[in-house]
Amino acid sequence: MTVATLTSEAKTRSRGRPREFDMDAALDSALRVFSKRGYHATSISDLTEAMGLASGSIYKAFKDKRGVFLAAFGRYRQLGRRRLEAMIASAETGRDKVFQMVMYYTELSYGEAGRKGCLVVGGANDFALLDEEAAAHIVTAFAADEKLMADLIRIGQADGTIPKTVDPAAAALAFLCFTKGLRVIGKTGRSREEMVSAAEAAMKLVT
Amino acid sequence: MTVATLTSEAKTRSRGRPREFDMDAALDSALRVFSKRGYHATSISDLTEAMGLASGSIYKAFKDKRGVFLAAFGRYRQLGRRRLEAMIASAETGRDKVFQMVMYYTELSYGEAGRKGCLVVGGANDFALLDEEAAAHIVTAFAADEKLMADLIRIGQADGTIPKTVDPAAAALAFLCFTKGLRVIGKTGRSREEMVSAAEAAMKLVT
DNA sequence: TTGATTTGGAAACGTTCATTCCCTAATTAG
DNA sequence: CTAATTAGGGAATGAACGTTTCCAAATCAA
Repeated sequence: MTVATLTSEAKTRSRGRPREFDMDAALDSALRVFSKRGYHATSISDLTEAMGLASGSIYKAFKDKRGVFLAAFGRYRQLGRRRLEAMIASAETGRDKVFQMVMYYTELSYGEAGRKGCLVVGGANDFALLDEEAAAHIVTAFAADEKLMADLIRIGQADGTIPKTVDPAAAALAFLCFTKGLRVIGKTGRSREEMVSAAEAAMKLVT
Repeated sequence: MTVATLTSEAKTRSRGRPREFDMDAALDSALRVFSKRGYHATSISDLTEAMGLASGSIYKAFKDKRGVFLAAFGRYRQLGRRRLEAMIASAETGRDKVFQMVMYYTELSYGEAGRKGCLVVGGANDFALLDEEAAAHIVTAFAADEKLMADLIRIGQADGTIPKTVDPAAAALAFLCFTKGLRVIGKTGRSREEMVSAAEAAMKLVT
């Protein structure tokens, strides 16, 4: 037993009985059910079943349902950002980095991943209205994406792969809407081919 | 008393006690609360308060909560489609019709209307997972938008305002994602100027 | 007028929900 | 070894939920 958390535990061992469950695995289970069913349609029972924890343990570890969502949300963003940055780093030019970012979301917009949905997009629809702090988390997540996209566009303009005539702020916001829309439409079960062709069409935004 | 429904009642008077409330006004209230709070976060109490009806009356008129949503959803689509087609009709060229359609959603993506959200986008996130029929309603709503956009693009290609090189299906799906994404981002409270500049940028999809 | 039918609405119903309590187990500090 | 502290988990709790029931009111058919 006594499996310590992995990513979250670089710190010293605390007093008292040590946590038995794997925090990251538990959060992965939680975010899976949250993103598929949404915040309000997810019950504590759903979470106990998915996470393999009793309700008492969940409340001890996360304070309340909102706390579970926030923790899962944090992990979701962290993992997503890591994968996204890896894809961007694999591209040479600014324009190709933009394309890789668009493709990152495109690959999440069909089949199983598409149906699972996006925790941020879904959260904007029901979690954000819990309170202002919750809403701020959603806004922050969108803003990070928007800023990254704007940065990539400027890189493209610097290396000559994206015309200087493109307004980075406007194009970044347009891409943000497009990629979040991908996740919405992805819930309805479209084919990879359709979504990729839409993504390729969207690249006209940086011509 | 005895105010009959307006749009829904061209038919003959039925037997029994006549309906006292205005169906369309009640549905307008219902769709307001559904689109702001989402399906699952909206309680029957929310609906009785907003619609000015007792719970018993709601169940008599709509069968259950799902029925209220479906009725409100139908009215939402009908009203929206009417306004959208009016804007499209006001434009001369195919390209301008596309722009008017994009602007229709753009004007719903900031301020009060933006915060209120879209019943279809929100429904894709929590109503659609109720059952297959509910999901089909969401798919149908998206499909109608996508088809309309593809038609407008073909009109533009016919009248020479949109290049023949544009793939209508791919561009229409890209626009669909963009416009639905507008509604997602609109929930976070952006300015009109930002959203309009993104909309103008999106018009590059038909160049 | 009488009966059938439908609506309006308040109260009641059973269920499920998020949350708390409490006891046991495992660990550290001294 | 003892006390303090924290985690695990099952049972209990109170509120809120969606829904049903029941009865009065209003209309149509005869």
